[in-house]
Amino acid sequence: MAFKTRAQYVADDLRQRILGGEFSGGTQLRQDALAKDYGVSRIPVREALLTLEAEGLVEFHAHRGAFTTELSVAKIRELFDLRVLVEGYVLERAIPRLTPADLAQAETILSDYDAALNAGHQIDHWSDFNFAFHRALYAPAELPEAMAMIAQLNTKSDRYIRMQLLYTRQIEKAEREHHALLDLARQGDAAGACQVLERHILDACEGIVAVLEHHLASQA
Amino acid sequence: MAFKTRAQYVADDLRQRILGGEFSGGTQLRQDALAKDYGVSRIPVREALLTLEAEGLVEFHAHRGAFTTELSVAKIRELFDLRVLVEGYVLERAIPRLTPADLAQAETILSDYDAALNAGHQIDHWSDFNFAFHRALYAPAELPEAMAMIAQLNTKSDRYIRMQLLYTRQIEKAEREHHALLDLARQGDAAGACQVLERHILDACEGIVAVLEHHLASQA
DNA sequence: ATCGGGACATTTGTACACAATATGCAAAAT
DNA sequence: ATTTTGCATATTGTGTACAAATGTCCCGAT
Repeated sequence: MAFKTRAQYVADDLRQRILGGEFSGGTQLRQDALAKDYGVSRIPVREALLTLEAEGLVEFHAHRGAFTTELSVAKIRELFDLRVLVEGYVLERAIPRLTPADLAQAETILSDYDAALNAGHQIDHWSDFNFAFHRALYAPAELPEAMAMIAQLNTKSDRYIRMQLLYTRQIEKAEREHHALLDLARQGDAAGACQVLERHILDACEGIVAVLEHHLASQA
Repeated sequence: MAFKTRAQYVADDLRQRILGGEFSGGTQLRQDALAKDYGVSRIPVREALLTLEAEGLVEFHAHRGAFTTELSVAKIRELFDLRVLVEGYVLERAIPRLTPADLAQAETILSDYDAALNAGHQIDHWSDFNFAFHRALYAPAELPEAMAMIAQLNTKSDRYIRMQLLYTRQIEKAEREHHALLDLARQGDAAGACQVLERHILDACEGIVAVLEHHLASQA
């Protein structure tokens, strides 16, 4: 795993740029420009774009190139509903199998980020922390395929989560919910934890939709 | 959509070959050999392999190449459990929105395949028919992201479904279940349909696991 | 004025050639 | 004898160059 091909490097960096909001939905990504940007040939760029296509961040049209995907409000709702469904399924199975070590790890991730929050604004890495925390809770279920699906759903919705965080200061709220989630997990209350998780995800969704609709309204 | 690049063509054909069982799990797919096979250069082959990697059919290791993935019994169970979860979710939402036209289309697909079954052994296209039928039932839910996930889960488990069909004559059973499913859908009985669907998927899973374990036992 | 058709330019898709890396074997050192 | 180091070879990864396809612009016809 130590070695990274140029294609992987470009894919990783480009993913960050897309998720960071550098390109608005529907932007064409010219292979030549990206190649010059990264100082590589177009081939690793193409391969990176293909990877991102599979992740749902860009779309290829034969002989017309790659475009960043545009998510509608309906699709965002759909993505978050699916997250509720799958993450709830996994969490329910993970909680009875949580060991003290698992809980300690989740605790550590959470307090580390609390500390980072107080130090400064780390929006860039919030997604990673968020996913790391959720992963720590889900891992004991030992459902790798489901985890892969969850990762995919998260990647697809990440761009919009960032947008929401930028406009509304909801990180603190999310952190409070994380603590509540951890407490319920510690008590082994699967039903309660799933309920909090559902609310956690759906609230984030509504926040994003609100921001997005406000944004669209102001553009029109 | 009319035009197909060579990369897409190779991806489609190679997917069929993998799903058809031509390569056992863990086989290395040499780019050079495939390129000569298809009469193209290695680049579209690489791109095809990247696509298949995203679909979970092969795995890339840097500088070592692509290998077909190997699914464990645990992963197969996980995949089918996820199918129950997601397909049930979609079906429940689709049934109240089913129009007579939707039902007619599903009916047509089903009777077309019944006819094909009587004519000869069409195992090659069973997956397509199967997916087409399920898609017809799910489509009215208008959940494209969920449909994409379902397609992905189906692709991953297809190889093993074929194996099961080859060893056990379960197509007829599946067809009977399809008819039952369609009847319940026609009556608007969402709960009943979901129950039949769950049984439909889990029975297939158990059949595959039985075949696989028998297979593994005879190898050892 | 509008619509249709054809040449041009831009961009993607692919072949070919080379560079970089992993693996296996052999030989040497401990 | 075991381990390690270096080399040979095969295979992947990438740069360069060319072919194919798409969209655009201009021109002429209706």
